[in-house]
Amino acid sequence: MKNGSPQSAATRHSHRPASPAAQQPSRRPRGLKTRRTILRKAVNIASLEGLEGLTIGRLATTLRISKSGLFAHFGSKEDLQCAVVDEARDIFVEKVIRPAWHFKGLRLLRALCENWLSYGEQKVFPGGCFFSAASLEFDDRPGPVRDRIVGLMKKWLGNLEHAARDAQAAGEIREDVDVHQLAFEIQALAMGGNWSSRLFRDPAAFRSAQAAILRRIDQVTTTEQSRK
Amino acid sequence: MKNGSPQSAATRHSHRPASPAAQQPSRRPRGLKTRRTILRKAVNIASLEGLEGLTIGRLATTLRISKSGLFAHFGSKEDLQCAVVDEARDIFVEKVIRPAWHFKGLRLLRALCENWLSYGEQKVFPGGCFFSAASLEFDDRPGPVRDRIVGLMKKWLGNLEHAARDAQAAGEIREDVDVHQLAFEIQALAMGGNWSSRLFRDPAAFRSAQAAILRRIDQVTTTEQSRK
DNA sequence: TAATAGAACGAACGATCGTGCTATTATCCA
DNA sequence: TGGATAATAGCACGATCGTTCGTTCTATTA
Repeated sequence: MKNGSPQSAATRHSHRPASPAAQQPSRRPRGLKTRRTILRKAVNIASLEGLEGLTIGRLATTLRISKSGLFAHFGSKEDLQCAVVDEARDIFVEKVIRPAWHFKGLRLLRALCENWLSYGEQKVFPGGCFFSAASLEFDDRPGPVRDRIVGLMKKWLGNLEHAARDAQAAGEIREDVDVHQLAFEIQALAMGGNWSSRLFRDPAAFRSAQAAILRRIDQVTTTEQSRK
Repeated sequence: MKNGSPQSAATRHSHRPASPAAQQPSRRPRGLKTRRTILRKAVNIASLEGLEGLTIGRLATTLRISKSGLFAHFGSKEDLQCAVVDEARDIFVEKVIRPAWHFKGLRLLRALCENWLSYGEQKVFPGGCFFSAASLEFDDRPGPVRDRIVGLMKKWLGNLEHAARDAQAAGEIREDVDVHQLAFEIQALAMGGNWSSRLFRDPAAFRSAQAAILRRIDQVTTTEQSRK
């Protein structure tokens, strides 16, 4: 859209061929491994410099790969950005959601919060929470990248809310609690911890966030459930 | 740093000549008015596209001004960004801090929160809270721009904390409350409201933030002060 | 062995970036 | 009124942006 391209690129390379069926461990076109390598590095750079600051030339240089060779994996910068978001989501699911997914109700809610905070604290992404940065960077840039981010964040908030609702049904959280509001507050406090950690280089930032979240959760639990 | 500039620019135009002393209302070099016009527009663009996405060429085009003429006002892009941050701070002080500054203690704290929320809700900046976006954009870019943002945010949090401490000394807030933590939580919830408003286009976002902040404040006030 | 497809490369494109010089215009004081 | 000074415009620069093209290398398949 910026450069007047006479013919639209990216007609091939539609999307990641992450085929769910028939996935032999290593008998795969060699390009997928390269693509993976590119995306890992790209996610790290993007978490530091932003999805727009992520540049194809720089990415290729740091990977010692030709710019055109790298570009051919994606077909457009927008597709690359989408792929980076997907890659970051995979990492997030791996680190935050999956380790907690066997819990239910209040235990699940607590585990999600704990995992999120340690995900932020142990710098899974070198530039802090990828999605905090990306959602604020793209909140005014319509397009598929923004749509993807919105979808992911809605799903994440939905997970928090759903866990809280289950806890409510199980009698662990009081009936009069607005679980949507609760999810919002948890998310805001967590992102606040990330913000304070990144901006002030405050090592206690995530502890502050954790304290606030735990207190908030304790406030909404029924008496027999309080203090874990 | 990106372009190999043989000689450093911006030796003149050190900084905004906002002289504290002897400031006649209108007898000033005419260039300041233009500078003002530029910065107003620049702040709006930057709140939408980010401080790095703010481009001198585009800014000049939308203002129907030559690029070099605009550039001469600042001397470097970094200086422009610093000036934009300062301009945004002036607007923030005008809209949020000054209208509350005659209050003290708990009243001040409440007024600051209310003003912040209405500052976010009524879109003082078209792209949402300028500082939320800028602090996440620059948290990994060392330099004077980041330093400025850090300083401003520290001062703002200090204001919240100071008001809470005064309220504590006046017996309006309980003695056992960690006012630093309280300031952090208020700020996190407020920024969360901004985040939800921008990303989801959620008209109820600031209401959610307000509800959370008011409840939190009520929790720390002494009984005789609760419910305003 | 020949044919084919995928992966990576080098070179180049038009555009735009920030920046620097030089000339022209507007403004103000003597 | 003229001359100094400040403000703006014009033009060009090197670099880098995303993107395209044609080619080469490699590996699988016929």
